[in-house]
Amino acid sequence: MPNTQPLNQDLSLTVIKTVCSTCNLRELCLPFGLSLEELERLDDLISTRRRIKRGDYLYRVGDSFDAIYAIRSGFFKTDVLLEDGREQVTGFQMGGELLGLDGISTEHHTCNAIALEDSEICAIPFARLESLSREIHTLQRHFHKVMSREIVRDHGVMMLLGTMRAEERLAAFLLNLSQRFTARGFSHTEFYLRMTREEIGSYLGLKLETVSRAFSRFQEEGHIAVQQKHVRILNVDGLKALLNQRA
Amino acid sequence: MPNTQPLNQDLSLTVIKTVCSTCNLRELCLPFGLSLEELERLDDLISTRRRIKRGDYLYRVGDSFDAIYAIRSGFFKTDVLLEDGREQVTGFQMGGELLGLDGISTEHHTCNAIALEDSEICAIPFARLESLSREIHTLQRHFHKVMSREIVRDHGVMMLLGTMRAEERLAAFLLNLSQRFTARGFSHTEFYLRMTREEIGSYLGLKLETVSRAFSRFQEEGHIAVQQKHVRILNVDGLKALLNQRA
DNA sequence: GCTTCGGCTTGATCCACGTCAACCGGGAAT
DNA sequence: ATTCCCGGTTGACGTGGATCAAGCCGAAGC
Repeated sequence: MPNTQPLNQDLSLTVIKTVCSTCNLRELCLPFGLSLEELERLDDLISTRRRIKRGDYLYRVGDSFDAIYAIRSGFFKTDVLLEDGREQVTGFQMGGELLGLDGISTEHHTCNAIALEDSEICAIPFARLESLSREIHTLQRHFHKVMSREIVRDHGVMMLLGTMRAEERLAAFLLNLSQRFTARGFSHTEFYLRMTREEIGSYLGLKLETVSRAFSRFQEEGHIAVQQKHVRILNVDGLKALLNQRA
Repeated sequence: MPNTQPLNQDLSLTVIKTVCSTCNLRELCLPFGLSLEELERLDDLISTRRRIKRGDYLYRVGDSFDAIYAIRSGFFKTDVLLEDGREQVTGFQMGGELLGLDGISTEHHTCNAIALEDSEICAIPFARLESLSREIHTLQRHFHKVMSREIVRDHGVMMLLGTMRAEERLAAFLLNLSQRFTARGFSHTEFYLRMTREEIGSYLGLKLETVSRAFSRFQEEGHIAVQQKHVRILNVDGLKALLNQRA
């Protein structure tokens, strides 16, 4: 497939902003581990950037698949729906993470991806990604690792849903968010939740009231300070202690 | 990497049995969609076949990863353990399915794979699979689809664990087994469970007593006939009707 | 043959979380 | 400023599945 990306021009700031090689998320995202030269070849893939407004769908169940998406900024949830309307949130995604891997299997998306705040994504045409990863060893390897990491993450969620009690689940959830915010240079003790109690509940297999009560309980016990979507972790070890203790 | 596989010899039945191109699971497994010529190149990868006795580990958490495994015959479970000993079964795998994808991410396995009956697997050295899939387009594509399918499957399990009631979970589980047995040419109405009630329970996020009661209930209602590990499905539609009905 | 043991079933009771309902508070619309 | 509405909190109560406990059955060992 020919390279359809225009060559960089000296003074174009806009071009600089649309490429992987200068993206400040490159160490978290697909470009991880690539050489400078390889990075520039990856730049050619990222033909489209798109803004997704809060509440809008990036893709829906059944949409035909032809690209995966890297989150440049913002916050998403993915979910699957049962015929009777029950929703299961399968994940929350933030900057540098990839969306759309579910679509490779059938060439149609099998879940919905919805922006929880105004967001910006890079579309990566999948056929071109495959073809480039046939040439760039490290890209191929890294892409495989990303897919595998998603599988491992899913196993963690199964563990959470299958064996943990409500407060354990919420503690695990908060610690996971904290750790991912840290990796992005944000505070690991203080953050705004982008999702509602109901969405957290759906992800954790709980009802929103149970989530709310668990938040209140954590606050009573001094582990966190919480006011609506604003969370401050006061005692990380306290939260960690809630994990891995048998019922 | 050199080809270490001996050349086929006219009369060698054992050689014929060790390659993908004549494997009767090839349409379910990695070779799916490959041409005859491509198949023969894949044959060269499968250097080792291994027998795993019932109860033995194919790999354990922490083992270093260098191959994925195709199940040639038999039945496995994969699980993850919490420090306090709680177990979550993350899946049951049968002939033609791949094991070990979890290890790609960190180059160490993150779950255990245990044979539930005497089994036989083909080890596929991962570095060589990657290198071959850089050359064979269709192999690359198919491997990506397999990984993606695993992610989609995991989403289904999350849905099950997050939103379904006990009897729905068991019905979904039985229908899933039935469908996979069908794809392998076995009866879709009658089969032996290779796993215990406790393992089913762990997979479904239930206790073994609850699983047992659900089996009994299905039997009372005429959906199935069950005696220990032997299950006969009498009314597929009855089971399907248990799904997708709100609490 | 008898015994043992692991897996399964079934009953009685308990409890974590769901359900239902009231209320609160902040942001948006008018 | 008033109203509306959505998301969140909290309380009272109900229940599905967990827990505890007893007994059953079939395979394996002696």
